[in-house]
This record gives sequence, C-alpha cells and structure tokens, in this order.
Amino acid sequence: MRLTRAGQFQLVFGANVRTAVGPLLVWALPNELGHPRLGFAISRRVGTAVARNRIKRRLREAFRLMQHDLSSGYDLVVSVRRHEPLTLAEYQKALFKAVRAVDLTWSKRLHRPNDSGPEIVS
RNA sequence: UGCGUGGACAGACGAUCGCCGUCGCGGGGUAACCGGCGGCGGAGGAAAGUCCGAACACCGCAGGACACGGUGGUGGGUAACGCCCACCGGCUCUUGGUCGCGGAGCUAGGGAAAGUGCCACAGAAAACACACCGCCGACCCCCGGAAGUUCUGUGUCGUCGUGUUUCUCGCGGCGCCUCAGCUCAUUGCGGGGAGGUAAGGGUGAAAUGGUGCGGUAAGAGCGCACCGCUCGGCUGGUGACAGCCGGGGCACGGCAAACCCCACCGGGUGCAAGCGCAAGCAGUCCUCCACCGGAAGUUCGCUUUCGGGAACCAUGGUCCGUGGCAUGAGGACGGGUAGCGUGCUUGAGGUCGCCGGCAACGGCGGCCCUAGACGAAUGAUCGCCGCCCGCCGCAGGCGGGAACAGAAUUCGGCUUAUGUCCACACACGAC
RNA sequence: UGGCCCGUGGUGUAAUCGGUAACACACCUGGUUUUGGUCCAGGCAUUCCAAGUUCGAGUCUUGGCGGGCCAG
Repeated sequence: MRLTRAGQFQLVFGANVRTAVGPLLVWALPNELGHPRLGFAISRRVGTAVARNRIKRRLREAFRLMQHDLSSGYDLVVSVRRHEPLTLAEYQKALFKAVRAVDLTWSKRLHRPNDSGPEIVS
C-alpha cells in the first residue's frame, strides 16, 4: 500500500517520530488499517534517476517481503541520504531495525496518558 | 592492427511472488463503491542535455515601420529547421621526393573600392603611401682637379743649314721629350646640391604582385614570357562556378566568431497550455463615458438611445494601425481549493515489396497497433543456456563480471555519454 | 517544464577596446633571531574542459561539465 496524497505525507512528517538507520531516515505514524503503508521522499541529491529508482525498488521489495511481519499498522515515509545502492538483504535489515525503533517510541508515547500525541488517522 | 564510413543488438528461455494499465468473467452492496480470478501490454538509442525546428492550445487575428534576435556558397529534400543530401570554391594530407584535371579529410564559406575601429612587441615603415637608411647622381647647378690642348720659356737628344779645313765648340730652323708658367675647358675622376629610385634595409603573422630574361646612371611592369590579379565577351551549367578568347601593366593588406551593411526568417506564452465537473470561500479599494451630431421623452434640471470620438486601457519593446469605453473594462490587496475527468497517445507512425531519384527523400500497394504513470508503475528470487575474466586435481568444475543510462504533451533533428558485433574503403597515373 | 546567472593560485577578488595573468591573506623554502612571532628574499595557475576564429584568446564563437538562483 502506498501513501499518495500530500496530506498523508504531511501528517506523517507532522508526527515528528523518526529514526535513522544506516543511510535510511524513517518517519512513522500508526494507522488503524491493520497493515502498514509506505511512501518515499528521495530527493535528486541522492543521485541520478537510475540510482533513485534502484533504491526505491529495493526498498519497496524489502517492504513487500516483510510487511506481514511488522507488528501493527504504520504509515512509513522513508528518506535516504546519498549512498551507493545496497543489496536487498541489507535494506531489509535496516528497514526492520528502523520499524522496531519507531514502534518502541510509539508504544512509550501511547502508554503515557498525559502526552496525548497526535490523533491516529484511519 | 589502426583510422574512416554505414548498419545491427542492447543477453535469451522457464517457474514463483509482486507493481501499473487495459479487456473479460463472476461476487457483495439500493447506490457511491469494495475486494477476487483470468488474458494481453509495460523504458531508450540515447528516454539525457534542453541547443534548434514544428504540431497543438490559449492570448482583445497577429497589418506596416523601426528596434531586437537568429541564419549566411549553390541547388535540392522536408510540415519546418541552425538538420540532411548532392555539388561548387578554399585549405590540408596522399608509401623517399616533385607534379597532377585522381583519391581521402576538414570547411560558421555573403559584403573589407558605404563608413567607423583594431593590427601589441619587433621593424625604416603596419595601411594615405610617403618620410628614413641605402643605391644612383645620366640630364642641370656649384667646387676641386689629372691626363689632354694652345702658347711661351728652358734643358737634353736627333736632324738640317751655317761659321771654322775637320773633331770639338758656337749660332739658327724643325721634330720629339722633360720641367715650369699661362690659357682653354670639362668629355674621364672626386665632392656637394637639385633630382631619380622603390631593387635592398637582419624585423614581423602580415611589407605595395611572383619567377626569369632584357633594360637602366641606378632602378622600377619600364619591356617581354609564364603564373597570379582585374575588366569585358563567348561557351557550358538551373546555379554556386568552370573553360576559352581579348583588353588593362596592376588600382585591391588582414580582421566582420570587432561595430556595421546586405539578403532572408521570427507576434507572445507554453500541456502546471487549455477545456469540463466537483468541493470551498469574503470581500475591499482605485481608475475610466471629455466632447460632437441625430432621435425620443421632459417637471426644461436633465434622462434614455443610436453613431462618431480625445484622453485612458488592451494588443507584454516603440510608433502608426486595430479594438474596448458602463448590468462594462482594467488594476491593487485579500480569501478559498489544489480532488476527478479530458488534453493523452493512431502519429509529418512503423514495416515489407515495387517504382522514381546520384543521394537526402518521395509515390503506390499490402500488413501491423507498439507504455501512458501523477508522492509518480515497468521489480525480486531461483533454475538453465550463451558471452567475457580469473583459478584448479582442465572433453570439465568453481568463483566473479556484463556499459551508458529511466518515459512525464507529442514529433523531426543536433549534441553529449556508452558495451559488443557485422559490412565496406584506405587506391591510382607521370617523372 | 521554462528562464536567468557564475566558474581565474589553497581562499577572497582584479585584469580598459583581444597583446607579459595582478593584489591581499594562507601555505612551502631559505635568511635574520637562543627559539617562536615580526621582518626580508624566493616559490605556489593547463584562467572548469574540448574544439574553432585570430598573428595572438582569461577575454570572441560553438559544444560539454559543474554550481547557484527564480517562476508556475
């Protein structure tokens, strides 16, 4: 599932929960769909169109292979620093570590009643 | 092998899991819609750079002049082009050398007697052709002045005559020579001037046509031959231009990718153009019917309407021209939305055959349909085969590698990046 | 998608109309000083790259590369 609307991106960025793993920079926001959604924010500074497409495809493949293993529904936005494209397995490891990190952050946040946090979108 | 030209491909096949589009099937729901199965299609030769040209769309039809920008041999191709083809001119190369009407390569290649500007350093001089050095100084003027000429004198010698018988010696005439003086000069010579020259002057990227012979005081197209230049004519060619004939001794340095002149071309903005639907919001301020004429009404203040029209506004440089002038137009500020459809892929389209053309390309006929995404799809894994590299216990095995690069309205080019393969050409004549 | 601008030593800037690439700081070498600093002398450029025009290019023309900015 893809994030397609500017508003959805703005909500994820607005939640301001992010983590950096290797060359990846991942924002996350829980949703109530029961499955995760993915979006990319990869600027032209990362490389040529070929390099950007290669990175996006490998990340998308990594997401596809492990989307059912990810704990609950999150809207993810993945940004990337300039780097040589890694292998699929490396991206899978990095993405998994990033999702576990943001999951930890969100569970902490939601269990504190004072910190209401941003409302969850459906 | 190298260089050049032209062309082809962009690993192949299968399985599984996905993504985008489209078609079909059936399911749930009143509907909007939701999820499912199957078939088919899914990056490029450069999709890139955005350097040109167009299509298409809109902008108060786009007409003229100027400005601005672009192009620049000729002919053709094309929808068009700054692109392509052929040809012309120029330059370079062509086995050791020279030449050639042959071959190969390069060529932004209109105009320098329309005007302006620049040409550093060096060099006498850098654009008007003179000045300078040098050469000459024939003809003309001035100065010096030898040989020479005339005359006179002197001396020696020779010869003739004569005095003395002869020698010697003396006297006179003539000839030649020496020296001196004078005269005549200037034709040799030297110096100077007036003047004649542009042959020469180490430089420079470039120096007032080149080479040779004659000629001259020295020289010079001063004369001649050949080459070059230029003017005119004829012939060939659609043309750029070429060839031939004749005239002119020759006036014309280079740079226009310096300003410029000439010819031709160019309205502007760009698919986020534009059209439609849905949703949503909030409006405020400023400027503009001077004036003239006709008609109607009139409470005689004026109002309405028709036509013209200054200023103003628009026509995104300026002027003219054109258009607009009140339920309207233009401008400034503010508010809202950024969802969907369409444009959007059948097109100056590919491909095969025949015909026309040197070619670029065109005509006719048959066949084919070949991505349409929008926070933006075209992917991953495995097996096997093919290619390249390395290693090994070499009919094989193991490991690794496979370029440049990703559609965004669509075409035609150009340029740049880049892996592999194929075809053709790289030659000839004379001395 | 369209448009504009800029590339000169390590850094920041110059270079008139095309004629020897200049200045400051930094850095390096040597000297002065017991040493360091100061000071003195010297050095440090393929003008982003490649072609072209020209006798001659940082400057002019064309193509490329890199960087920055703007509009919807």
